[in-house]
Amino acid sequence: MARRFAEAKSLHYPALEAEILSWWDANRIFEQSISTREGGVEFTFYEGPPTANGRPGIHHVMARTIKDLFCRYRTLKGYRVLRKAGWDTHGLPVEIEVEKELGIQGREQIERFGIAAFNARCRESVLRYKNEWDQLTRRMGYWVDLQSPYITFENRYIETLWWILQQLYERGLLYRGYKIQPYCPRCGTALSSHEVGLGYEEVDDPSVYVRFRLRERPNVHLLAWTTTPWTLISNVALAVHPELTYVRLRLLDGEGDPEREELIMAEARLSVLGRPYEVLERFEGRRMVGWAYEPLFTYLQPDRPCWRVVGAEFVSTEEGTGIVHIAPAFGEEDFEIGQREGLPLLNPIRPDGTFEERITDVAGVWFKDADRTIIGLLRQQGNLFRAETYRHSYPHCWRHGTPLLYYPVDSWFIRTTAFKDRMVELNRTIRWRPEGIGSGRFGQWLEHNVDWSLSRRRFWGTPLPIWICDRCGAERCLGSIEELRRYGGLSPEQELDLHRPYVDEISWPCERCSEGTMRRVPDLVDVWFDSGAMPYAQWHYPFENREAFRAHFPADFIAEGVDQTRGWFYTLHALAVMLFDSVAFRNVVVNGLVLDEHGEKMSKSRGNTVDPFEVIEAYGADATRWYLIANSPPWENIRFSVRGIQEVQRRFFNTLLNTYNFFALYANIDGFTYQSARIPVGSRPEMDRWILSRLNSTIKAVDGYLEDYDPTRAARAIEAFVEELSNWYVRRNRRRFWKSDMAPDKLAAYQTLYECLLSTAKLISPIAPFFAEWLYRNLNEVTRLEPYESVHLALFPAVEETAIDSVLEYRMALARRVVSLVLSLRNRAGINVRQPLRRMLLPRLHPEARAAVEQMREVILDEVNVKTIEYVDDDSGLVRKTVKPNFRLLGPRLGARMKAVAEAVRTLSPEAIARYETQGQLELILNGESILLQRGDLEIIREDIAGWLVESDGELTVALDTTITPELRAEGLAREFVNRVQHMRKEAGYAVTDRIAIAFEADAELQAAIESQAAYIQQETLAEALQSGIGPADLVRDWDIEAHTCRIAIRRLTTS
RNA sequence: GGGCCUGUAGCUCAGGUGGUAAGAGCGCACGCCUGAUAAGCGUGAGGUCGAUGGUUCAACUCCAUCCAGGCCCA
Repeated sequence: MARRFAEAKSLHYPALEAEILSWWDANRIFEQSISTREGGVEFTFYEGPPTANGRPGIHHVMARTIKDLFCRYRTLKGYRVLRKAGWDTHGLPVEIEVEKELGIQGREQIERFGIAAFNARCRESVLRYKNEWDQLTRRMGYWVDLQSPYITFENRYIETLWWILQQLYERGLLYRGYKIQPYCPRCGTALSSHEVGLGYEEVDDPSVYVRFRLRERPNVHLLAWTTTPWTLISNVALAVHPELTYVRLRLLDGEGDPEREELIMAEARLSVLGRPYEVLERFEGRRMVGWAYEPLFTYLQPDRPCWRVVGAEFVSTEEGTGIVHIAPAFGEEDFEIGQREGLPLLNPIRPDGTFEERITDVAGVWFKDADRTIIGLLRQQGNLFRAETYRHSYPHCWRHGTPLLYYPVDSWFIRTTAFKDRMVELNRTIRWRPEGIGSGRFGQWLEHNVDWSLSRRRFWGTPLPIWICDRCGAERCLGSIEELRRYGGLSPEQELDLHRPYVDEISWPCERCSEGTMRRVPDLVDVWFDSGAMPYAQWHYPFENREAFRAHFPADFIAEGVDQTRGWFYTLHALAVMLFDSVAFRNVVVNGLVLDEHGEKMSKSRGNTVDPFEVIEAYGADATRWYLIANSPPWENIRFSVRGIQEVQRRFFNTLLNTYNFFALYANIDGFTYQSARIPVGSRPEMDRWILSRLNSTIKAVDGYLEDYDPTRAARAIEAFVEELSNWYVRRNRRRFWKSDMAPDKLAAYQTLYECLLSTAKLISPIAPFFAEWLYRNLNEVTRLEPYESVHLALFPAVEETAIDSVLEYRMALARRVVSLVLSLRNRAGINVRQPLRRMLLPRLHPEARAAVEQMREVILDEVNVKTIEYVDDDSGLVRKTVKPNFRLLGPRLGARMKAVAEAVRTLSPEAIARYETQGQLELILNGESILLQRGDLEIIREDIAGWLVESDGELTVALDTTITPELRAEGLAREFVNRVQHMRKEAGYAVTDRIAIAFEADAELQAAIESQAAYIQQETLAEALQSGIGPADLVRDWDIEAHTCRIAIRRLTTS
């Protein structure tokens, strides 16, 4: 067993962390942190699988620190915390990455390249990035099981998805329908909303006002407006707002035909006419509903009635004419109206974006290019009222730059709307951090739930396991590999890949009509389905691990970024509610963005990204993690700056390291190894009881904050404790460690400091796992008080309730305030702390405060180098009080008179205040009205001492007697002398325990001072001899002490 | 365009349920200490609490509007 505490003057944290990483690996500490909790309560964490299609960024360190710290915290609390890593491997982003690599683009080129080969590249590309992620995971100290991660492209994972899809299908929750989606004809696929967001551009589009002739009154026209003339071919209705006011009018400038043409439009939009007109009639939109009009074009033959006016709430008067042209094929709102009104869907656009042959005038023309022709035709017809251009933002394909088409895509949907209420209800049982996301963003998202559009017409993803007969339309949804083999007639031995194109090739004769062939639909499943199914698929449920799944569902805790609100958080929740009528997670911490130091979003194009590997290599994972957690609550955006990390390192880690080093230095000198019995806290000196009280208060607070998923407050509480431990406890107690014997007092000091450091190691271990490990092992390896070889196998410190003494904590805080005031006074008076002063004065405080100061007098006096505290009583006539009203009490009672009373109180005479104090009440006359102030109605906010230099902090006031008597002067000089000797000891390189002899030459006053303080000087400098007259010496120096010159020589007598 | 979040000292952040002279760390200035020493400590100067209006005896804290930044959605 090691007998000495390791001493580390300065540490290179990154190097230290690297050592600890290998030590963890070699001793399987992570594995042990789980296996030693066998039988403990399970704490279930779900890892949201990262999409492994790029290098990890600094924001991933943020998310993973949160995940890691709560898992480590629960482990410390004795829970068994399994954490399986996972990889989200499918989806468009992966495909795009591969397209770039291959230098190809779009579905055609991919098909030409070969789906099999393409998907093989996708699989390979994803695995390549996995290594980078694993490295970061390991280096930052994120403990998660990387050995057996779930991978979404594996057959077993996909098989669970198929099982789920079959469950939904059989319950009628999976259905087929049209959906109008932003579609890029060049890509040949719909774009996700995220992609659409990437491609908004300002463009000039036609702005066209068109006449529609009413069937019953041929001289009356409805005036509609559109920016997409090419969709007029597909027009089936015109929408008006039922409650808006519309007008029938006649133009007055002679234009128009002999039949005296009339127009109808919204009154609020008349200004667009730009011409004189005469209003003939006003009416509400609802009156127009049902009116029939003549179609503009008849290329397409609708299969049901159309070309009539319908009512729609979305019609606005912001632009246009208040009459909206409806083409259900090319707009989501249009589509919905079409559904509601039973209108036909006329779609003459082929998937490649060109018009069908039967639209003779624009056959084969690119949809956007048809605008011009259509406008020309309208003009010929006489139905064009006006055409101009209009600048607005319109989505474009972010890859091709082509305008997107809102286009009906044959899709599969999950009927999530059937579970809306239940999803909302169960969401209320989830603890969200911050709370607002659960009730706000997420809650609203659930309230406005629409069916989940599941299909994607792509290549690399989970195939939708639905086969349809090409003749009779019979459907079959498969739910397992076994079924696939059975229906597909595959032998049990045959190797399978559940991806395209292999599954596409599997078909069988239709069992219903027996003439057709069952073929798979071409769709893939939305990748969000992959990750949302992770609670089940990670276990290959229900094909395997049924017990493991049950023991780990739902999750106790997950953590991801805000961007997952409508992503993973939603899909997890939706699937859990639909499949198991349960939440998927009980607690969720949502982290904000990591911005650059100017508050701008990090992005590759801006070039302001931060490489997490570089940061960690430079400053260490601990400091980085601590900074990310302590700087601001994780759910706020953080402005990332390496200066912040450096500050954490200096202010927190170096302080803690120094404290430990101090302990190790003296413990080694004294051979302290904590072998003797623990001194009961109650028997230790007050200082020890104080810091132990603070320690236990801190443990309690940190435990509470972490329990409550508020890591920032936990970290800040620890920071405050470490500051006090170092800058007050250690500083105030240094002398106790210098004594030569091992009396109970010194032992208590060692035990106290040891206990503080050991507990601190545990407290910081969730956030700073490396330094915590170093600290814990350095301490525990020597004492062997705990049986654990790693802090991560230890248990969270138990709160010693009896050690918490809040009165003592208050008292010490008060003492520190008094000290601070005196130091401020010394500063102002220009008297340094080495110069002793005779007394300080305190106006009589309220009894508790006075008692507290009295109990702390030794500490206070020693710290400020003053000899006595005197209290100035009221009857001295020196105390001048300032009072203010107790607003909280008086406000409700006085109401509007409060202001006047406050003013009166402010100018109260000292006599009046004295009367109030002695009699317990005071009568004020305000505007002839009597107001009685009773005990408690006034607060003394300040007491000054007349004629003295005072310093105040709230109700606390201190005055200092700055008279320096000859005796005080001598003491001050002696201190200066000691100070010079200590400098010389250091310069001579003596050990702190070496005994010395001092010889000196000084003028009469200084010599007298030195001689009168000889005992003090010798004690402070470990000098066995102190004499005037220079003899043989190790070191001689000349000094100026105040106005005196002085020569000092020192010689070492013993070597320790 | 809709929803949500944020806006407190030069910088990063604290400031239950409204109560009256707004706090910390860093940086800066000045000083101290030298038996934790390529550390440490103290003191000090810095703020119309984004803007405007309102509610109230009282608003950084509540309400409304606006401005700026951000996120999500259209």
